[in-house]
Amino acid sequence: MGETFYERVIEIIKSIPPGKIATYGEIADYAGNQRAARQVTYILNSSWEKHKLPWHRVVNSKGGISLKQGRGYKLQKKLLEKEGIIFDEDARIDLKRFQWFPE
DNA sequence: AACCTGACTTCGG
DNA sequence: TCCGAAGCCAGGT
Repeated sequence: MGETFYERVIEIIKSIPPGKIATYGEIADYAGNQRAARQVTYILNSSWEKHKLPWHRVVNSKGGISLKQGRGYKLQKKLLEKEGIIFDEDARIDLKRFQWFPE
C-alpha cells in the first residue's frame, strides 16, 4: 500500500475488477479515512487519466451513478452494463451482488 | 484566513 | 422508504 491517502486511493481503484463496483465511502475507508469520500471524487476527477483508472466502477452508497445527465452519466452506465453489471428500474445496482471488497 | 464547492454519507423524522 | 439537514475533506479563489 502507498504512503499517502492519495496513493492508496489510486491503488484501490485500480484493483477493482471488471464487472464489479466500489463506493466512494468504501474506497475512502480502505484508504484510511472513512470520512473522506468526497476527496475520492476529487482524486478521480484530477487523476483518472494520468493513472488510467477504471473510474466508471465507482458509484455512490445507494448503488447509483452520481454523475449528472450530460456530464458522463450515460457513458458510465453504458460502460458498466458492458461489463455485465445490471441496473434495476430505478437505475440502481444491487450492491449485495456487485460490490467489490478489497482483500 | 474565509468561503465556496463537489462524481459523498449518515442520520433523524 | 424517502427527503432534508448537517457533517466532512481539501483544493481552488
